[in-house]
Parts: sequence; structure tokens; C-alpha cells
Amino acid sequence: MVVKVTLKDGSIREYQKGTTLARVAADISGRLGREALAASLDGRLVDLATPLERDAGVVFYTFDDEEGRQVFRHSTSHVLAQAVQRLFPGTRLAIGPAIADGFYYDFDSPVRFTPEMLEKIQAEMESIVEEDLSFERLDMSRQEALEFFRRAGEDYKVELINDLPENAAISCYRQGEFTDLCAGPHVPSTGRLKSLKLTGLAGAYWRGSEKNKMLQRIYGTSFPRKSMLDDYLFRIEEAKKRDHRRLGTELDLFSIQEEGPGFPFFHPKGMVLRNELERFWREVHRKRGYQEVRTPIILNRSLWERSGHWDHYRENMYFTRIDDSDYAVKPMNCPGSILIYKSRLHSYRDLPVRLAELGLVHRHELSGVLHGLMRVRCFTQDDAHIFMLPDQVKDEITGVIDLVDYFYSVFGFKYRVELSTKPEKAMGTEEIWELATGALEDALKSKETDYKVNEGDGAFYGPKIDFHLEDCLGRTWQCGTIQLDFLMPEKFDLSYIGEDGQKHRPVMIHRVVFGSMERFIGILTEHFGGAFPVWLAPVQVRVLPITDRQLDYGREVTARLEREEIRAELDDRNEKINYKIREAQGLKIPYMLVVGNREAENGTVAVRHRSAGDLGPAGLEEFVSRIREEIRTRSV
RNA sequence: GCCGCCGCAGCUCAAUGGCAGAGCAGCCGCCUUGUAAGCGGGAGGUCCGGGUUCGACUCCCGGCGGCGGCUCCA
Repeated sequence: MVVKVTLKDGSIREYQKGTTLARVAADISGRLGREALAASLDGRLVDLATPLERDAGVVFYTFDDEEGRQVFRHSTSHVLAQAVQRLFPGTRLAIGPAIADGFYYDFDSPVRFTPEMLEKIQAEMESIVEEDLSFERLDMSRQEALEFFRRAGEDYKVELINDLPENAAISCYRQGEFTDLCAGPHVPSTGRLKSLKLTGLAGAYWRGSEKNKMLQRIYGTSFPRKSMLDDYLFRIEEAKKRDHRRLGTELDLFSIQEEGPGFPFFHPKGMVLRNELERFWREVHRKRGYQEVRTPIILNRSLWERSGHWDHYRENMYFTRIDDSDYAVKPMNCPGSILIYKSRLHSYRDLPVRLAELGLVHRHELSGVLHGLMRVRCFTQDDAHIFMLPDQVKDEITGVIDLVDYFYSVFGFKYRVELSTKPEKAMGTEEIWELATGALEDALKSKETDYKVNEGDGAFYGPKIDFHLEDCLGRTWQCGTIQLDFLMPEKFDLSYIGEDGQKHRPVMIHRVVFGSMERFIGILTEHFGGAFPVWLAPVQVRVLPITDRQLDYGREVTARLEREEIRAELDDRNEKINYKIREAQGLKIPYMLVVGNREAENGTVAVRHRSAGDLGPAGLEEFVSRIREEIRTRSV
């Protein structure tokens, strides 16, 4: 009997029923036969060993496809588990999925793994690849599977099986002596997993809950070719050079010292950057109808009890006493802003009221999570609280979405959007949460934004839209967020006078765009690898005299630039020009002006750009107007 | 907070129980220099507290801090 196979280009081929997908791939082309890792059969991801039973649409996946890479890495994680059980019998298996650039497997083992053992495990994995064991799918009944893993002492697998839905198909995969519970699919055999490397060792809680036992997680990655692995490792090394912690030191932007873990120090150059960002921020916010405020860092306990922070946020707060009463250091700016709103009566005509605050907050974060400027214990949020009429909610939310998009586009950032819903520790009723979450969702839909839902990740007083940016290693950090809040207005008995002359309850939005100045500067630093756009560069121009005979002219040039409010430095050291250029390049200063006799005589400068290189001579005034334009337009 | 690793000069790294070293940066001097490292000289250090030892950077215990994860969040 013949079955028809429809390929992704729309072409149709005919095969005998029972022909495996591997044969089909090889029939299409020799190359596809060698490179195909898995396939989808009418949209279902399957092994290449799967036989054709009926007419179907088939797509083959190779390492070039996300699906192919996932299958490849997941298969490698099985090899890891096999190697570990060969070397360390008695080790129980938890889970071992593929992740962005590789895979991991979690183990519960009587032995404590060390980096040296990792090398042995990797060697064992390589020999399993050498053995070229085929991955064999075993469909099992729930009963069979439970018995099998119970006998093997694999308690975690038993727990996983028990938690599978009633009607779930249960399958295992076997390669050689090793069998693991797995939905699949897998590559045909271990021999395909040519080039692999174990990259890390870490603790991880079973099922991601700190209440559970901590397991040992081994991270790794794999590729079909050694050269691809080498490229990957090289890229990682290059990315590390953009790490904001490293650049922060090299470029003298900031430091974090033992005396204040998680409390960053901003150095003069870092402050220039920060002030430029704030200047830009104020300019835009003024235009968008925000009014700037500033509220105190330390406020009385009663305020925090009223806001709900005392009950819901206490473990993240710092406390102090003043004249025998309790005070807290603010972890958020909202209660302060609310007090300003409450300090006078508001008419419906005044709304929305948008109070913006570059507010310094302190939060006690667990020591293990601190990370350069990305995760700190004190930071300045570019906060704002919008008090509005219920029917202004949608416009205000979309307005903030537009604002965030505008800011990020200025820096050339790509971002991801997530919608975070009601957490376990939340105030307020289910209905209010549904209302607020629905409003955020509506706004996202009306903007046709792609977003992912993050269940249970909202703030304790409301759901939020989060904007995530990537660091140099592809880790993402929440920066902007928009939170819709019906609860604080209630708690603080906020009101406005409506058309009817009666008091009504306003709705509130909490929002940040940069997120925190600290985190944003971290992201910015990694994004540009320290080579900030001219408008942000702490030093925009360095003047480099060839010899000290041109020092006077160099001073003149520097002074001229400074009169134009261009941040310029003179390198007046008695050094060779190559040396001065090398250093300025290392500091990623956008423009270097080389001045020697020729320039001094003609009133010109020899312009060098940090990435374009030598741009030749230019009149000083010409250079001034060019760079001023570049700064004015904030070009990146 | 939890798991693993790590902590030596401003930075990057040597020194496995026996006098603590190198490169770069900084300082001094020489060189007067044309688009990514000129030459020479001096100065500078073992995270903190205990313990073992004739002797500890090194081994042990505790603390503090960092890195990578987990959990948690801007």
C-alpha cells in the first residue's frame, strides 16, 4: 500500500506504507539523510525511526532548526545521565531538558560531583558517542512504567509518572543499558552527538522549589561538529568581554566594594552617563505630561502597614528607629507618591495626574542573587504613578507602552514583553485581579504586542506588564514594567471629585521605563560593549598632541570643545602617539583628535573615530558642528 | 538563603608546608615621537579571625566577599 507524504515545500512523494522517516529523508537527499535529527508528522514531533502509516505532512529537522537543536541537546542529556550512572551507580535521575544553548541534567547522588569528575563524565560520554548506541523508543503502560522505575529505585521518575495526566501516553527511551522516562523524540543514535562539552556544575532544587531537596545539576552543550563547539566557546569568551562588571572597572564607571555588597558606587564617569540618561528622561517625561516629585527615603511604619508592604514585603525591607518609633527605608516609591496625591483635593478635570520620581529604593535581596548593577540592594527607579479615572485606564496603559517602546528604540534595544498575573501572596479579591489583568491584556492586544504570560509573577497589589532586555550572555532582565492597581487607592482612601460633585475612587498605574537606572546602565554597557553613543559617552573627545610642542594648540582645541559643552580631555603626557591612541581606543572614546605641527599651523584637527579609524584632517569648527549634531540627535 | 567553585599588587595571573614572583597600569628619568604597546629605574601584595606546625599564601575550622547556578525580583 502506498502513502502520500507532503513536504514543507508543498511537493508530494509516495512511499510504501511502513517506510521509516529516516528512509524518506535519505531518499529526498543524501545530505538530509545524514543531517536530519527528527521530524514532525502532521505537526507532531517524532523520531526518524517512525514508520509511515498513512498520508501525512512531514517536516524534517536538522541542527539548523530550533526543533532539531532541542532534540540534539536533549539526546545529549540522556547520554550525560547514562555516563553518570555508569560511573556513579546509585545516582538517581531527576530531569534533563534542553535549554537555550545546551542542556542540563539534575541528579540525586550519594557522591558530590567535582570539576575533576566532570572531566571523567565527559570522557565517558564521549565513549558512549563512540559506541554509537541507537535510541530506542519503548511505549509503556502506566503500570509497566511505574514498576520499571520502582524496581530501578528511580523515585523521582516514579513521582513524575504519578503526576502525568490520566490519559497521557507514557514512553521511555533506551540506549544500550540505559533507559529513561521520556516523551522524546531523540536523534537516531548516540553517534550523532559528535562534539560535546560539560560546562558547569550547580545546585538546583527538585521541581524548582526551595522547600525540596537540592539536587546536583550538570550543564553542558553539544554540536554536530567540533568547529561549531569551538565557535560557540569563542563567542562566549567574546561576550564576557562585554560584561558590564568588567567594563565598569575598565572604564571607571562604577564599583562595588566589600563595605557595601549590592550597594554600587558610581564614579565620575559613570555619573556622566547616568546624568545624561536622566536628562533625556526628564525631557521626554515633561513633554508627555508628567510632573516630577521626590519623596523621602525613610517613612513611618504606619505608612507601610497601611500600604500592605508590612504584611507582604517585610522580608525585603530595611528598618530603623527614630525617637522610639519604627521607620522603614522605602522599598518602593508608591506610598510616597500617594501621600502627595492625597495632600490636596483633585477634580476629575485634573486627571490623569502623572507623578514621576527618580526614586532611590532599598530592598534586601538574598546575597546569592546579587549581580553587578543588574541585581543590587539599592537602586533608583525611574518611577511614575498615574492617578486616573477608570475610563482613562486603557489610554494611559497604551501611552506607557508607547513610551517604553520609544525609549528602547532610541538605544536600539530589542525587548520581550510578559504579562505577570496574581501571585500567591496578594492583596485584594479575585474579581479585582481579573479586572486589572484583563485591562492589561486588552491594552497589549490593542497594540498587537507579542507577549508571554507569567503566572503568579505579579506584584502583591496588582498584575503587571514586564519589559525584558538581554545582557551579553543572553540572560534577560526585567526593566520596564506597568502595574495596574485598584488596591492602593482603596487602602489609602484616594478620591477625586466627579462631575456629580461626589467623591470617587481613582485607579492607579505604577510604571518604570528604564526599570532602575543601575540595571539599565548595566544593560546599556553590555549592549554597546562600553562603546557608548557619543551623547552618552563619559568622554566624547580626547585630544592627542603628537609631541609636547603642540601642547598649547592641544589646550586651545580642548578649551574650544569644552566651550561647546563637549566632554573633552587632553592627553598631555609625554608619550608616543601610538601609545596615546591605543589607550584612548581601549577606553572606547568616540573621537580622538590628533594634533601635530600640520594641524597647529592650519587650525585643523586629524580626526580618528574609535571604530571607523583615521578620518583625515578637518577644520576644528567643522568637527565641532559635526559632533554637536551627533550629540543633539542622540544618534547611536 | 541554598549548591558548587574561588579569594595573592590598582588590573590579569604565577608560587602545593621552607626568603612571595611576572606582565600591564601608576611614580621617576631618558627618548620629542604622525594613527593600537619606545627604553631604563624604583615603589607596591597573601580578605578577616582562630587552629595545626619549628615554619602556613599553601592544611583545618569559622566569618566576610566574589563567580556560576537554584529560588526570588527592577
